[in-house]
Amino acid sequence: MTEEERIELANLLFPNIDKTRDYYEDKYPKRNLSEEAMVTRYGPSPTGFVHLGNLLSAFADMVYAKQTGGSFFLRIEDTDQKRMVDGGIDNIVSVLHDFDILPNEGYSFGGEYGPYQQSERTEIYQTYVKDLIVKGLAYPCFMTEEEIAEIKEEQEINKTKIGIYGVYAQDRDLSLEEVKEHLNNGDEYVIRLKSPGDAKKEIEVVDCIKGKMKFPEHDVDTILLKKDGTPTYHFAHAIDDHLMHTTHVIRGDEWVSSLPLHVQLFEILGFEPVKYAHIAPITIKDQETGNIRKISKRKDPWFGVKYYDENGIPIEALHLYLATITNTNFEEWYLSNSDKDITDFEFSFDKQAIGGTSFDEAKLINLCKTYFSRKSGEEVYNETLNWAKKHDEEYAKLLEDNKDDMIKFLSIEKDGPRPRKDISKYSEVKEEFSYAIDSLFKKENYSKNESEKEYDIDLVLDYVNNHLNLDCDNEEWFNGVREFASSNGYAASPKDYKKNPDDYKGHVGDICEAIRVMVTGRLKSPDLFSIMKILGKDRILKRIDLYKNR
RNA sequence: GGCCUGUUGGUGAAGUGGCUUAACACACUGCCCUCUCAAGGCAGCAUUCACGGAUUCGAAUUCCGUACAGGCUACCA
Repeated sequence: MTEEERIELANLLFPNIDKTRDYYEDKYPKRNLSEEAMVTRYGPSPTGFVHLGNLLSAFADMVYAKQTGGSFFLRIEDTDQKRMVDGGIDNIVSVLHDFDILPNEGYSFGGEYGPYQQSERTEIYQTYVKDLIVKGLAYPCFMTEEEIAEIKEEQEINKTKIGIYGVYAQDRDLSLEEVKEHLNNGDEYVIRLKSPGDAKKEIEVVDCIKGKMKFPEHDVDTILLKKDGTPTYHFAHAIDDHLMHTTHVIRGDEWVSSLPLHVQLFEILGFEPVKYAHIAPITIKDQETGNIRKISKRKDPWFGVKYYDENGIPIEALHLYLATITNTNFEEWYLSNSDKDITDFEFSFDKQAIGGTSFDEAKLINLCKTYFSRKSGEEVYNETLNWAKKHDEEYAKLLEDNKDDMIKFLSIEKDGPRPRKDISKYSEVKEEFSYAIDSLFKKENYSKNESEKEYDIDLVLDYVNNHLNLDCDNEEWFNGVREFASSNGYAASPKDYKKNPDDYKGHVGDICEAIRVMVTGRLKSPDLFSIMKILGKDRILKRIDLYKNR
């Protein structure tokens, strides 16, 4: 075809496209950002389901853009109507809000480079395709699905590469007359890339995470525009990330094999290449088979994003976990910098795991504990209240009614270099602090206790009534307990008791245990004296009474 | 079948040719501290980096083969 013929063809195929490439190039000028600023994007397709892997890549997008003073935008990749799920887009947006992984630009977030929804950019894609046709780099292909299936079968038998390329690209060099004939017959067509690649040649692609990779050149006439006129992922990626001036494409590594195509597309279109960072998928060792597999919605509850909210895992703690996956040196840094948080850490691609990262629930839980231990009692109170409002209204009400006490309880052993590390989820607070709220403290609290022992009520009563002084410090208090112990035939220290067990009825610890059980209903608790101090003598006596009548 | 990528303890992993008798963290076990628990301290937990060969004075680190695993090979993303 001559150039005139190609122009005629382009106008025949896209009569309604009246804008030019230059129009869009001018409309979306380069961003006014510094050299090192990274522009990243999260491009979900609206299937309605967001999983941990999606969150991980969005998290990386956010973190890299933020720390370089760049931009992180949300682009809805809805070129395939079959994948659309009602409410899917809204769900994506609300999950990003819930998890505090917020783009500063994009669909529903505003910005100068929209529309940020691919289904609204059809005209843009077609403008660029029209231009490619004029340049002889793309062509309409009228092959039917049956024809293509046959070719595929043949290729499978011959064990050659599958796809439309070389001799298989039948419509590559159709004359203008032949195209017109097809068009007159009303034949359906797609637009294919006229790939200039040579599979015998090798190209090298550098990935920010995986490093250098070598591939044969891409030589398949990949579909650019489907028969309904919408673009395939590959073409939309090239156009959008160019026009939106993405600098770093961070995405799942299922895309690495498309790299030769994408590089070629950028070249053909005359775009400045983008950098790629392919993230390894989150995997899991299957309990049954022992094999590594991708995490699955059905088998792995924490894969779905609802799990975290329902179980009361703090969003910030999840961020911590995502950060440890994102950069392998994050965890060590975080543990040794107790006064800092995620935004102080400098993420880098070369500290990113290359192989698959396996989900480690124990580690997540531990990170949660560390997270809680670094929060003040008041912060834990407020966050737990917010969570309870959503999941346990009754408890939320009680938390509000007992605010002052609750904060005091949650603050026990919080100061000092080694704060308590006992809760990992909001959902655990109710049980872990079951003794904190009077109206929740019932006789049943005693039967839940794993101790079968019968404690000496009179002894405890005597102690509380006649010896307990709540107006002192911990050390003074404990010395008092020691004195009380020895004057009642108990050893003042467990060591003494161990030496001569026959000389004593027991030791201080036994007395403390009796008090603890009567006051808290548990064998284990944070510092007993702190708890008693908050409760006060009256409430302590009431609990002993409750114990007596249990 | 073809093309890519990966494989270090129970787990996440550090490691880029000698500083590694393999860091750190989680989990687990034991001891210590201690009124219980949590925390903390100490110790134990891979003589070896999937396997086989090559290069080198020297390899977890480079190269080649094998095995296994994952991804792609759609008018899905």
